Amino acid sequence: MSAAAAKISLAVVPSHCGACKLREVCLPHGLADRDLLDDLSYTRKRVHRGDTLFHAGAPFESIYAVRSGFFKSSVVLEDGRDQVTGFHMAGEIVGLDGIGGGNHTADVTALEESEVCIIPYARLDEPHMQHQLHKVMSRELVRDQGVMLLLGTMRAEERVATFLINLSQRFVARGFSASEFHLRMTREEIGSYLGLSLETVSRTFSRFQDEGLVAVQQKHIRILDVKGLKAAVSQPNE
Amino acid sequence: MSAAAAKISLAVVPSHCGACKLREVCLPHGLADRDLLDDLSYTRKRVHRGDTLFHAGAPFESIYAVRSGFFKSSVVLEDGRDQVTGFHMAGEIVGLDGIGGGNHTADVTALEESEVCIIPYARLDEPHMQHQLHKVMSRELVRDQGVMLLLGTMRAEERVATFLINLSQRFVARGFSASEFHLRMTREEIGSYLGLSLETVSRTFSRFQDEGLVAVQQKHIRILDVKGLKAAVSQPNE
DNA sequence: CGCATGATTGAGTCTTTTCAATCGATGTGG
DNA sequence: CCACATCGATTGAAAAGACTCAATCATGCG
Repeated sequence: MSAAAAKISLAVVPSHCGACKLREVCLPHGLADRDLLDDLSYTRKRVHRGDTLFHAGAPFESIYAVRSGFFKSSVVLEDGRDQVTGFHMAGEIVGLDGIGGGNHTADVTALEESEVCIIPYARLDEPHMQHQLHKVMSRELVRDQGVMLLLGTMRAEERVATFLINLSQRFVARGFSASEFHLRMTREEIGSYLGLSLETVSRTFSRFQDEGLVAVQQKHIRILDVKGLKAAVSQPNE
Repeated sequence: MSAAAAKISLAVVPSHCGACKLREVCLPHGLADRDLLDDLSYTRKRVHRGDTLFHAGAPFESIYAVRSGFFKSSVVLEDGRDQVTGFHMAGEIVGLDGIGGGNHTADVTALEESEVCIIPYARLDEPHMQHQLHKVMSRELVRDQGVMLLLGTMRAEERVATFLINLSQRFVARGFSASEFHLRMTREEIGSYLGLSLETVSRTFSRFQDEGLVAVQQKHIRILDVKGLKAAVSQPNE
């Protein structure tokens, strides 16, 4: 992927925050510093696989910091079409969409056993939280720009390669392997997020495998050739 | 367009704010109330057609409220591909992308003679501004969701119809005609924004014209059948 | 008035989707 | 513990949609 696009869409969380304490979970995002945020000050909530943290339309009361696990957010049209608008892992913040209108606009669903910290909106009024919250929201806006770029300008191979590189970077930032990981989401969810059919996602994985870029076994991914994968992003037709 | 999608992507600015005073320009967006924001407290800046308000990479110093005119924001990859990520008219806020990283991530360019109010970031620290700023940013996140939905799930006709309906609603909210307006941007810019080639945009306009939904004459648009246009959004293949 | 930019339209190509069949893994109940 | 049911993934073939290339047509500006 080109540097410009990487700068935009592949935001890297700069420090470890896996199954660590909340302060560490939240710090990499600048949500708060140690003085403001500690383990005891927020209610935690377990979310089981398949359960939603909140639905679109639900009244907005708080934002959530993912402590552990994996979420997707999605918006649904009543004609049945829906789109996954993001995947969220430990240390990331969800629920910001609700601030503007007083209601959430997306569903957020756990893709595996997960735990979040509930951060009541009221708490965000505290002066020192403000700047951090702005940064989190702004970063989200930048991330969205990257997704728009992906959806608007990239072909299937580029989208899938970008997706894998992005996931890899987020995993490594949390202390996991950059080259080997489990996808928590289905092909259909990936396709929805990338604006592709699930078949196209599957075919693209297979093609990458044939080319020796990755080893794919169902949900288990091993990146064999990062360079090649990155090249696939900027080289539409190889 | 379906109601759900409309709720997401077609945010309506609730009151008039065309060539009006700044307080009115900003109010509909909840950026500030009358006590906090008056004509004298912000520097204005004229931006000529084709000039940029700021470039991607420029250090972030302030956000801007569009007083009059029309802007596009776009992100560029060094391989030449770029994408228009939004169009902005009077009363809307640009520059929020810079808060997170300290630099702007998109170019913002005037598509016609325009004027903005410069709102230094420091001013946003004022307590009463905070909530409003959150709302503006959150609304932007929701808008982005709508664009993602558009780019991810809609076919060409639906995208163009959605685009026209959205523009119409934004114009009418500013006291202009809902059914007749001038496009400030080229087919290429529309295409970039919608993830389509300029030819596809042009062809879709022509098809809508053949179907009696709109009258298109270069940049002049007249919507003849709003219902039909909205139907084109939810009815992929009519 | 002529040039330059933007818009339209046509023809052919390519990507991606859709429909459909098969395969594999996982988990449940007998 | 195994058979079966279910869900997800893979793969193929055909079709559709959008893109590219290219020519022509407007419009506006110098």
